[in-house]
Amino acid sequence: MKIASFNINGVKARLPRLLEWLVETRPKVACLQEVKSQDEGFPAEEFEKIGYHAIWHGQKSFNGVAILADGVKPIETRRGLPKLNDSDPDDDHARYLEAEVDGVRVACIYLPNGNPQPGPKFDYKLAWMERLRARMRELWALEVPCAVVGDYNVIPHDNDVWAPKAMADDALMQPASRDAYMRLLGDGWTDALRTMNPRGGVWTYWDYQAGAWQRDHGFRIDHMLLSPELADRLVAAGVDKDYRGREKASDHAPVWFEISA
DNA sequence: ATGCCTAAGCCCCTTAGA
Repeated sequence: MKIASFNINGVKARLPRLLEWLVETRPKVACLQEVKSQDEGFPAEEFEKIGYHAIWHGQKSFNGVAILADGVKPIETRRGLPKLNDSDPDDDHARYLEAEVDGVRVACIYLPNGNPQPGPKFDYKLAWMERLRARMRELWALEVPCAVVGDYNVIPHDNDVWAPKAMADDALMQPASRDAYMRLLGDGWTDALRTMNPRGGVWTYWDYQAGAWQRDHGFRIDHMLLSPELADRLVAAGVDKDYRGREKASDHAPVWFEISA
């Protein structure tokens, strides 16, 4: 069973590329981020035509997440992260969607970027990460096969980026961002791509600017965290890198992992 | 120190992304 995640940067602008990728790589579950579409505009029927059923949480202009499954409708288990305290402000960003597919719990996340830092956007990122951790602890306690996949907007290690110095001031690399990510791993979650590539040097994102793709100036921010029930069955993980080089590509490449039946 | 691209809105510039 293959589960994939793809920050597509606009579901409508990217639709031909997205359909092509689904048909060519045929993941059982595909989690999408940065759909950038309101609920009404989500092209569900295009996915139906190629055999994928979808649930989605849209928003005007920005954010937006979706879960697609091959031949079966995802059973939604949550949309949006819970508040930590009742007094916390409402969070209207569409960044979290969770479902069950064939007995596997899958959470699709689009974690806030947090730039510029310091500032309110960075504070929002760190607060969001705390809420994510709380939800992941609930998922952990279910003791079911579970994957939390998506754009984490965190570069975990210096060897997850082409030039650490170039990104040193970026929110993606701040110690507080990394610490929050490491706390998730500390809870026991397995970083699937890292496990398969422990020495780093694997990128999932290349900026549109400054010829970053041509120069291979990328970094790894799309992650797939697995509960032990899934990590024990992990057989492969990778990046569909060549999709980044195609016409009208997203600035992210799809990532995926495979588990034994 | 800044822009380099790209998408979307309601729109020919601004906002946001990472």
